[in-house]
Amino acid sequence: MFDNKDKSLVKWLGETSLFVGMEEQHLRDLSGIAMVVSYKRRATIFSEGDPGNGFYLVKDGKVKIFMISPDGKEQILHIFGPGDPFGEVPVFAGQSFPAHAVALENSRLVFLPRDDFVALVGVNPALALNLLATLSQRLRQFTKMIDALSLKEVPGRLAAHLLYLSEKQAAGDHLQLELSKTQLASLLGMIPETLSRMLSKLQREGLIVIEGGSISIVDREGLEELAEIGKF
Amino acid sequence: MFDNKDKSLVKWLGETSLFVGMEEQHLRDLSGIAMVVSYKRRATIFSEGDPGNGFYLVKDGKVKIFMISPDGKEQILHIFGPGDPFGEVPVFAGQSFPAHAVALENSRLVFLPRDDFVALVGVNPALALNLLATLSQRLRQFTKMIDALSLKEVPGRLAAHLLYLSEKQAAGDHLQLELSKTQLASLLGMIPETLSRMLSKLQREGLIVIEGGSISIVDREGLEELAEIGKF
DNA sequence: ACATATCTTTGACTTAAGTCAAGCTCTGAA
DNA sequence: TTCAGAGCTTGACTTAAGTCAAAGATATGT
Repeated sequence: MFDNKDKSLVKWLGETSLFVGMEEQHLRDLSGIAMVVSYKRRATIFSEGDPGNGFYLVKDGKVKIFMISPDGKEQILHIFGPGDPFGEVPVFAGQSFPAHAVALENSRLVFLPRDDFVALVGVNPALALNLLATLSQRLRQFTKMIDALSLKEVPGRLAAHLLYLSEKQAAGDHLQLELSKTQLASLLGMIPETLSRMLSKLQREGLIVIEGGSISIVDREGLEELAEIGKF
Repeated sequence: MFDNKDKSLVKWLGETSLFVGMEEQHLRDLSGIAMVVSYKRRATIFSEGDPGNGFYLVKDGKVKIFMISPDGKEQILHIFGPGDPFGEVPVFAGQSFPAHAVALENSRLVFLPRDDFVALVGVNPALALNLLATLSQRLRQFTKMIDALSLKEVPGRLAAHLLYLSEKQAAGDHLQLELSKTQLASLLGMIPETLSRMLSKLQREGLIVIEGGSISIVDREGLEELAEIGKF
């Protein structure tokens, strides 16, 4: 009954942070309730207010989670890539999605239906603990985002993001922005014009060198101080 | 071996949202690992960066969770009262507290040590589901807070909060602010001067009537529109 | 009950970041 | 290949909210 595609899905699930270390049988159970779905670039996966009858894992591609104000301004909450779960909140809090999700690239997602999944959690404490770790980690990220939006000014947020990218990419003082500048501005809670001006300013101040979406950190200490105190 | 105090703690635990509906034996187990601790008004319960070796439930009193910028500006994340759990993030994400906690009033807290508690979660999946619901609910709240800070202006945030209080208190068009204006300003991501001016403005515009910390909603539709579009 | 702290309001001023507008540079589809 | 539509940058201007300051009102603890 299990073809190669199913077998590889089991293997893949076992490599995601959410299900890492789980027993083969539990992974098979998960695989049994999972559905792989494809979304084209720019396609909407769900919208704020939609009832959530399951959640997703990114198999490949890239997904943006965001909110929009009535006059169209966008705030990105997360950018998720391969292995990342998203859309879990309504599974456990029993309401609708609190934000929108669209595919940034052509993407394949693994969909896990709510009721089947909750039943599995109910009999598998390791799964529950992994989920608790994931949600706790996300609360920590949101705490940092609120801190940044409320207590740091634009230059500080940008400096912190550049340092984050530099650490994540582990390529010395060189880093890639990974997003279009418009999307990056939305992630950092500013508008593209402001981001553009601020990048120029960081370069003028001798903290970085910009080559398109590629950036070199010239004065790491200076950037760190800027990220810490939040303004010039 | 169980005196009245222990018995009443079991009963009390069973009435909190986190442990509601749990079997007597599981509640006894929890009670067995719990410690009741007292904090005086203004006392620090934990600070950002402290290792988290357990979490808390408010037994009575009021607790403020907040962050501080290097120049001393404060952003309140939560105000917790009786029955509310807090400080769970490092229990499951395995790092330090992401924010500070102080008692706003003389308070008694129930402390649940990390390792003992995680062991209980491992044998009681229902407990895990309640926790997942709590953390998901908190992610939803943070989503709203980020939305407000990033996409709504000060008048919109204040209007939304007044409507929230009105709904929570269910006393018609009359509501109590519940916090000092300084603390409320910090919760809404503004400074006290701005809050003061904005309340006056809402009154001048005929949306509310202010009597100290007591407010009457005069034009609910107007407030709702303001909360929706985020500015005048 | 007092005296000190803290909280609240108001006014004048500053400033960070948004808006609006124009030009420039890519990219991809016809 | 070229044309249309994004995306990016820069400049001039506006504005929402913060800062600083001072006075008055409330609270808190001894």
